[in-house]
Amino acid sequence: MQVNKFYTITELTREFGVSTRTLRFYEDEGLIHPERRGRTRLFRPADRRLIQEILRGRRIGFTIAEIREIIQVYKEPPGEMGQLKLLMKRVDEKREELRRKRKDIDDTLIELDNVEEACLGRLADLGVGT
Amino acid sequence: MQVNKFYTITELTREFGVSTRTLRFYEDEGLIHPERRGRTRLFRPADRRLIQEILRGRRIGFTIAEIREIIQVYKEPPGEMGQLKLLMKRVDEKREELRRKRKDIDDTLIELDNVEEACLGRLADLGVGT
DNA sequence: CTAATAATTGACTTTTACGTAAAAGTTCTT
DNA sequence: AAGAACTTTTACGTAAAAGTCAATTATTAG
Repeated sequence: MQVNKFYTITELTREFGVSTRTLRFYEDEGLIHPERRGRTRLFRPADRRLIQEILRGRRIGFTIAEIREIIQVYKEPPGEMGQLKLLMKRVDEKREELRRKRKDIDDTLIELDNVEEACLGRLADLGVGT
Repeated sequence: MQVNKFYTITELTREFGVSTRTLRFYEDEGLIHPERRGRTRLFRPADRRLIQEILRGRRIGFTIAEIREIIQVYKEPPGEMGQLKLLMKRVDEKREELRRKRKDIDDTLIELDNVEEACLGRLADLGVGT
């Protein structure tokens, strides 16, 4: 009973709007480990979710290396004290960075509002002039 | 009376933590237009503010082309109706994108909280085990 | 079974955003 | 005027993250 739901690589590329090359690249980089039937890749739901997270990380500007690092922690937090503390520091820095980025986004959203207003004003002018 | 405050290129590189190459690159790309005294660049406060905005755009993942486009609008919103509407559509899309990105950041912040918790748990274990 | 379709692999290319190095000009200081 | 410290221009280099292409396999429909 084939209950195990598998995704093919093209199903996922379509769902996420990425190329097969991209997913294979992520595999080469050790971010995902789809199963194989022969040489064909079979992606499980867990792989799919991981890909979602990878793409999310990518969207907010994480590098492959950073994403890999976060994934590592999920798989197994380091067993050594020093490593752990170092990791926590890194995590803290990342959070700071993300908060700054959030602020940048908020500011830019406001700026885009202004741009829109400028456009509307301009539109009104044009409308009147016609 | 030299009231006009000018910044040298290195002053700005120090303030913003970028290289001279970066600022010259932005000039080549038409993002900024510092004055010249001879061949030396002189940056005015307006240039400085513009650089701030460029770097902010960079931080949130805008490409040079996108940043240039936004700057253009500030300088002169397009005079033609069709252009204007197109621009407004683009602005709207950008805003959507930024909202999504903000959501990505929020989600990731929560995830980093989890990572930290995992670390703390691990730390406790190690502490007890010792 | 065979043609068509899909997937894999490996090599090479592209794009973006600068880095780097060389050679020469400019300015300030002593 | 000479040296130090900056700057400029030109040109080539680089890293990250894929894209593209070609040559092979695998799988599946008919």
